[in-house]
Amino acid sequence: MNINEIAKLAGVSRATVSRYFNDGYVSAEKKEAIRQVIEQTGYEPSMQARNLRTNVTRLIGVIIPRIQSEAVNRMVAGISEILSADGYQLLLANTQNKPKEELKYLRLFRKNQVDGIIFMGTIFSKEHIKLMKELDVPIVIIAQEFDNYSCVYQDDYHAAYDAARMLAKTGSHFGYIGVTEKDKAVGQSRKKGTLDALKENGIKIAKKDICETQFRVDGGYEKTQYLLEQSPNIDTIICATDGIAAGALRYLHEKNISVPDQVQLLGFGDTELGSVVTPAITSVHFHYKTTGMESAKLLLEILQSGNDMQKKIKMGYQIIEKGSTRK
Amino acid sequence: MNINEIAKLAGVSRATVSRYFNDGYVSAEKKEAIRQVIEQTGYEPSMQARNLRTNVTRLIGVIIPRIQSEAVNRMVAGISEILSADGYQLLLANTQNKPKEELKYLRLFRKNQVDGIIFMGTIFSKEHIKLMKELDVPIVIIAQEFDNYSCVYQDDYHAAYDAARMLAKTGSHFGYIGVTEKDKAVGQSRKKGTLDALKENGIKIAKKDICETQFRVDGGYEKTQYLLEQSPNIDTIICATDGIAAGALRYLHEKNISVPDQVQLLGFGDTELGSVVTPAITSVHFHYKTTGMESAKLLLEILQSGNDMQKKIKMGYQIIEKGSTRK
DNA sequence: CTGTTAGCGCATTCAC
DNA sequence: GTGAATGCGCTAACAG
Repeated sequence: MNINEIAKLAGVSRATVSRYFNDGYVSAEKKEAIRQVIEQTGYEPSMQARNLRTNVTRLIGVIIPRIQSEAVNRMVAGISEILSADGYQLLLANTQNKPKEELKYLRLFRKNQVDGIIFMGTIFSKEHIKLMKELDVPIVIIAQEFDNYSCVYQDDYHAAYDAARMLAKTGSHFGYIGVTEKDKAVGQSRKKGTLDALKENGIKIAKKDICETQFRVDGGYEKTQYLLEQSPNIDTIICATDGIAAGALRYLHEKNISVPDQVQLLGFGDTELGSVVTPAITSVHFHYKTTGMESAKLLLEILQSGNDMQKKIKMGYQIIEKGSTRK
Repeated sequence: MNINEIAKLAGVSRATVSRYFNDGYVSAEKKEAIRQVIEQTGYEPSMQARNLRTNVTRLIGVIIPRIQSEAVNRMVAGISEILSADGYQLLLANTQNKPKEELKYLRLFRKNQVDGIIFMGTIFSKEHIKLMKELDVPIVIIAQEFDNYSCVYQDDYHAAYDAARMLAKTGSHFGYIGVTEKDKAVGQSRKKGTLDALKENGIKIAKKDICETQFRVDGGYEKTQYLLEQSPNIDTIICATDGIAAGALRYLHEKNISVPDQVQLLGFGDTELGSVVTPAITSVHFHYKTTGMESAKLLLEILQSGNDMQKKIKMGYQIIEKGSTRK
């Protein structure tokens, strides 16, 4: 069943049927005739043919590092909501933190596969940058700030700064468990914000009390053990994510170290993971779902206006005090 | 840049260029010539044109109820891994538990938009069934058993049965917190398995000690309060999900009721959420990621063989004893 | 192994 | 307002 048959059955030309679906420049009677034929046949225009002709797919490519992360899936939920409401569909590329996969998908999306891309990158190599430049479709970077592109991201630096300043009132010997500095947002900014705040509040933190691990609960466990074994008088640990903090908490529990009395703990993300533990982990809330929604809105705006004004949207945050920190 | 220009530059016909990308029936020299031109121009074949010609999109529609669920995103991760390895892409439809959205996407996918569908349904209405029948593309149901379709699902009944039988040794007064029975897998089967096991082990559970809530941590908290207020001597609570169990645990903590000594707790899913709390929640491990992978493999099998043999794959499970249950 | 030919189903001129 | 004609970029016979 194609547009030709519908046209024949309705006694019109196929151009008229096409208009029926698009501009609508069709007289009332022909409209009705076409409507009836469509209803009887259950005809649906072929997306493939339309895509080829118009070069528009109404598909948005979304590249994420890992779907099994609350921050990530909250953002994806937000993206999905906006796209769906506007009649766009979401082509999901889960790269499992493999840069090669990111490149593969950027390449795949490069040529009109999609109308636009939302890219949740973590580490940007030269190859990424080169490939992104070659892209024929607009791209919005999410969760990282990145020159020359529209992006929506968290204010990681100030979030960490404010949180650390708060803890500086109740803590004196700090430990920090971060992630790779190749990740500018989570790795660099949160660490820098923390260290700057401590410095400005007259708190010294030794190099050996600053460490790095993976985005995993286990990492928090191991590094907390490491930190406390070498610096038993640490009374405050700041972790770059709630997951890491949850791991830290588990270690402290096992060693019967009371939280927050002996050691207080801070995480980032205000995730469910950090909320179900006891005590719940004081954390910085980021508006992840809204971040996703904003990135989608921004991309659609670019698509509709036809030009990328390289808007940078820095999202707000909120420190949520729970039980893991001292008053 | 299209296939014609590449052909001209390489001094071959466009059919040869097409073969270069497909069957590969091209002599070594021409192959090399084409390779060079492609490299220089960065040419990529248009998916749109190919799709129109072949009626194949290499797109798989995946319909899920909610991305913000560990069970769901583990399954999606598995699906994604297999599809990606086989050169398929994942068109994600997040329905937010709205049946209307499910219908919308089934309709959208109906006509050749995608090569196949993986449908993670929870509640199947008559309209769902009607629409699914009309589908021109193969469909695999995931996480639910469903007549007349290929499906991959958990053995919820026996998982619950075995877990409850185990707890019957150490518990005597049971409470059950489930979810809507409209969800056959999580709502019905887990409940029935639990109740059957208790009955067969001579344990009576009062109707009032069986309740129902949402798929949320809060629900576990509220219902545990409700259960213990009306039946203070409950010593075992079985929850249909780890999230619900985490909520239960929080309530018990707040009331200083010791877990597992006074009340033991069981969840389902063996999620991270259930692992970070103290004590960690004894739970039934389902191979969610593998489930996702299996569903994708099954769909690809159907796609390649060209016929849907309506295979039913029931996945295994494993009870993981952690700290929330008595020995 | 290779080139020629003929569409896939649609949207969009351009006349009328 | 409408229809005839054209081509989007590609693959798949077919003949050589």
